[in-house]
This record gives sequence, structure tokens and C-alpha cells, in this order.
Amino acid sequence: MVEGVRELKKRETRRRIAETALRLFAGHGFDAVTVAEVARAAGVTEKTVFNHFETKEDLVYSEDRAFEAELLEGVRTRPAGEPALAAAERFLIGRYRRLAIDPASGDRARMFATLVAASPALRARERRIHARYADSLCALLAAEQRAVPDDMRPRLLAEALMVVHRESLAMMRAGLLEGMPGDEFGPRAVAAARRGLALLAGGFAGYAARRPG
Amino acid sequence: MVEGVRELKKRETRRRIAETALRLFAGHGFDAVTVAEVARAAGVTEKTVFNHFETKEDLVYSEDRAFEAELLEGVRTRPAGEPALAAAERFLIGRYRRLAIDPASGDRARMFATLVAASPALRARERRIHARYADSLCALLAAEQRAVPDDMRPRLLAEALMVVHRESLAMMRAGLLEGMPGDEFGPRAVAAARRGLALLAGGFAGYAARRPG
DNA sequence: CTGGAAGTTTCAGTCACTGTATCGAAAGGG
DNA sequence: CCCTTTCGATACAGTGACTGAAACTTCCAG
Repeated sequence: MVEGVRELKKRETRRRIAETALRLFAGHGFDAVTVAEVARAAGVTEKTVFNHFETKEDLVYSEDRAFEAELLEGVRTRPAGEPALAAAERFLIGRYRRLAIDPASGDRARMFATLVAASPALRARERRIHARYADSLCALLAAEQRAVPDDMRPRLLAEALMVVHRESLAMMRAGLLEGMPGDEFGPRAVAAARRGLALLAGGFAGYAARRPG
Repeated sequence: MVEGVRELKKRETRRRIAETALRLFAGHGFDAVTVAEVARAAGVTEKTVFNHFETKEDLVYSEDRAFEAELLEGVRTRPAGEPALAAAERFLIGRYRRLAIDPASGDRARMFATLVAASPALRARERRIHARYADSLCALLAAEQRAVPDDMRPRLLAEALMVVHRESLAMMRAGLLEGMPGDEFGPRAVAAARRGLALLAGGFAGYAARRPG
């Protein structure tokens, strides 16, 4: 599968649209920028934008397919005998670390934090995307474990993992918005993920929010 | 606070809109019915529909605020010393049982199952609503436990509970769509919820989807 | 009885998103 | 090297969810 001129141009168009959109959104706010304006600024038609991205929100989450593929790959190719939970932990924590170390990723993360904090529509979209990750992960686990349809464990594990991921991101973003320096918000997310995943592994029985008498 | 004629009329309008909407959606499909048609059939303006409901999807989930209030009340007023997990389990299981016993609720549930199965938009809305439940529940738990902002446990517990709830609903709906008789889909949801909540309490360490070697 | 609050209507509009027909450039086979 | 097919982008003309402002009606209070 060689990448011909056609594919190259297509990818470049897509990249240009996403980059333009992020720049405009960061500058004026997600809601204040119309898709038509993004299209115009990127030098394409509105229709072309929607040929590349399903929704306006997807313009912000243009990398999500790549993330999904890598997450699945990370879990799928884990050493034999290793629990999925541990593999997911390795993968996610590696990601958080990279975000904090790579300056470009850090800037991008900072932009994301601002955008997402200001837009309920984006938060909702993020949840939809995480739901899709969970679906894929659940399918992978169910296949691996030869789970019967009634077995809720793959589903629950996959969804719970995404909850921890989302919460870790939220903690990281909170740090970013407080102006936390670049070498601190990474460890913060890592710590959050570790705590969350430990809780998942150990269960809530020891906590379970007993009502104060 | 007496309920004057005005409030009565308003509630009646809202009820009529929701009922009309559900009837039309069930008859022709969610996407095939426009809000304008719902409004017309309910004898009001399109604008009035949007004064009562934030979005078209909310027409289907018109009872969600009541559910949220009752869930929170059920957890808030649990006996001193009881874990929140147990209180939520009691509440949810009671709900599933009622759904299966009450014929009117059963019919409504059947309609829901069909609608939700056919419409991704509705599933997405359901997730948003569950996210709101989780937010409220998390706030309640955090306040009860005097949790510090860094404590991820209230959040994780609340979100995980909603995952179990959603999965139990999914199992129930799957049963409904297979034409399962009215006295079986209730127990099925109850069993699903019990398994899910036991898993949450006990943790995934014993399962954790170890990779087959 | 009268002022005003609240629910509804009317109207005019914005904007995300879609379907269809079409164009032009780039594969690819003969 | 041409001819056909493929496919990404365009132009255009929508649909339909959702909004804001202003007027109109109905109910309640002082």
C-alpha cells in the first residue's frame, strides 16, 4: 500500500483543516467560530470539512482515532499472562508522561484544557469518544477471554478504565489551568491514574462511602 | 406553596408534549419526526417545546430529573453506617423490579428499548444524563466524606455506579427486544446489577483480564 | 381593578449538517 | 500514450434543531 499523491494531498488537507480549526477555536472560543469560517480560513469548502470530520467537535479531537488504535495495540500485544489492567496502566501513564515532557504536546494540552473547560459540547464529545474507546476495548477483552454475552466484566473493566482516564485528564487539565509548570502536571496525572487503577483493582469494599453516623 | 392554575397548566402542557413526542417517535422513529411536528401534534408552538425541553432528545427522557432526585434521596437518606454502594444497589434494584412489575412502566420500557436501540443520538443523550447523575452523586459523596479535591474515590464510585446502571439497562433492553416476557427481564436486570456491583466492591484484581498465554 | 409576572405565540434568524450533481486531477490498464 | 475509472474537492440548494426579541394572553396579588 504505497501512499500516492492523492492520499498525501488528502492527509495534508485534513491536517490543515484541523490545525486551522484549533488555532481559531483557541483564539476566539469554540462557539464563536463557525464551521464556515474554519473552512474559509483553511481554503476549502464547508462540505470538505464535513467530508473529513463527522462533527464540528471532531475538529478538536482529530487525533482520537490514532489514540484509540495505539491503546488497543498496547493492550493487545501485552506479554502473555499480564492483566489488561496493567497493560492499560502502562500505556496511559506513558502517555501522560509524554504529554508533560514534549513541549509541543504540552502546548497543545494547554490549549485543549482551555477549550474543553469552556465548552460543554466538547466535554460531551469527549465522553462519546471515550465511549467508543470503551466499546473497542470491551470487544477486544471479550474476544480474548471468550466471554459469554452475559459476562459484564469486560464491559465494566473497559468503561471503568475510561473513567479513570478521563479523571486523570481532568486532574491534569485542572493543573494546567492553574498555571502549573510543565514538569508537574504530568506526575499529577500519573499519580491520579495510579490511585484510580489501584482502586479498580482492589475494589470499593474497603471504602464504599459509608454514611457518617 | 399552593399550585395555582398557572403551574397546573404548565405542567399539563409539558406532560402533553412529552407524551405526544413519545407516541410519534415510537410510531415513526426518532429521526423521522421533527420537533415542529411534535409541537403541532401537541397543539403548541415549536418554541414552546424548547421552553420546556432543552433538546429534542430530552423529549424522550422527560422523567430524568425525577429519577435523579430519587436516586440522590435514596443515597442521602440511607441508614447511618451503610455504604453508599449498598444504598444505590437497593434503589436501582427496586427500580428494575418496579419496571418489570408495573405494566404501564413495562410498555414504556419496551418503547424506550426500541427507540434507544435505533438511535445513536438517544444513546449519546442517555450517557450525558448519566454523566449528570454521576456529577450529582459525586458531589453528594464528596460532601459526606469531606473528601479533598484530590480524592478520586467519590468520582470513581459515582461514575462506576452509572456504568453498572447503564449496563443493567442494556441487558434489560436486550431482553425486551428479544421479546422476553414481562416477568423475566426484571430479574435479568437485577442479576446484572448485582454482579456488576459485586465486581465494583470486590475489585478487578481477581479477574483483570489476564492475557491468555 | 389594575399592574405585573409568567406561559405562549409569532417571526425572523443562525448554524450544523446533508444530498446531489459536477469538475478536474490522478491512478491504472491496454 | 491515451482512455477509462476513481476519488477528492466544489457548488448549490436544501433540512431541521435551536435562539432571541417582542407582543399577546391569562392568571394572581396588592
